[in-house]
Amino acid sequence: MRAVRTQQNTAPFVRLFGRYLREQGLPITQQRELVAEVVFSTDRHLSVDEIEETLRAGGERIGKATIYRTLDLLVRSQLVEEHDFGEGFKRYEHRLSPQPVHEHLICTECGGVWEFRSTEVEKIEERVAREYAFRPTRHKLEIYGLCEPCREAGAEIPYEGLTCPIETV
Amino acid sequence: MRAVRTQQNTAPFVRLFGRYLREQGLPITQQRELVAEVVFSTDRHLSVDEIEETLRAGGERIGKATIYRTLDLLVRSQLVEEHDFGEGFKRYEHRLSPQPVHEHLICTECGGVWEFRSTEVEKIEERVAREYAFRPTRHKLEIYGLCEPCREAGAEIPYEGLTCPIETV
DNA sequence: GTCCATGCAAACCTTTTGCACTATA
DNA sequence: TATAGTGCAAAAGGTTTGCATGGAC
Repeated sequence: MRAVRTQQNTAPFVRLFGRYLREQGLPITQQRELVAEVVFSTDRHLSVDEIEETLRAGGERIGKATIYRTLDLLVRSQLVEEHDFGEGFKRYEHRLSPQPVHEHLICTECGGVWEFRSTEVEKIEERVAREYAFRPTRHKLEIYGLCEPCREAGAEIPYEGLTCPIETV
Repeated sequence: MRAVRTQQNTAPFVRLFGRYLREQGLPITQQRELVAEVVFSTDRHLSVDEIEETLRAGGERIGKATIYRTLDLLVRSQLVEEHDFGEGFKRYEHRLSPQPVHEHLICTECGGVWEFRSTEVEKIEERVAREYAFRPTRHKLEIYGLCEPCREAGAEIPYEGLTCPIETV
């Protein structure tokens, strides 16, 4: 198996995925390791197309079905998180960073994604857990808007709603 | 035009949508009014199939394409919000409640959705706007977990991750 | 040797689009 | 009467699945 892209030393992370597969009694295949390596090699939020393209750029040709199936395993293992930023397809991000839990800032102009930590959200979780007798397992906080470069480039937030919006009737 | 479902007096809301259409120079059609009426007649988060079904139950047969096109207008008018709770399709909720801005609690067992207000999120928005020079336009906070009835019924959170999860490597 | 994964293509599902026809203003 | 909407069916686009072949253990 050849390294597809080695910005970081992905070997320990890939090994962790191997451990998960072994625990589940599933074979460790070249394809699975290669897909995992691509996902672990970047901190970006990759789409399936981007993963496929990265593999191809590294000389590896892996079927989309296998990529989807491997991503499913990576998500089940909890080593990878699935995101949907409303683009019509999913994105995947590994959780082996120093900041495994974080929220997202998404620029609606350029599609850029930034990450931030928020201890406040955990407090909100606790509060609603109490008030609604709800047991939270995970949450998702996404703030959409314009990033500074886009705003400086003159991007505007289009307003198409009613000319005199009503908040309550 | 016949009332499809009148749990609440939806007429003023539908009229608001009419005003939006007029402002945009678009015709007010029976189909548009009927779809709007269904969406405004409930506080639930409706899927396109549910809207179609409700219309059919009321004796109205409106093509799915028209429903999708009307929902697009309702969302543009800001009278309706689009949600994606990860079910593989979208849901729609009108914003003409006493609580137009709110967050969601989603039970992963029964699919139930509860709403709660959080002023904390606005503070988080302000904070990251400052820290990241980001101009927020909207946000989405969703907390997934188990609601009390499901938990009492014995529902468990399946854990399939690595037996010894690592937070950081 | 057994079981499972892979790759391809077909199927799937939601959503969008093209087009002939119809309704709105 | 001009302009835009409707409904149907087909297309689109991401994701999943069936099946014959090939690989892991």
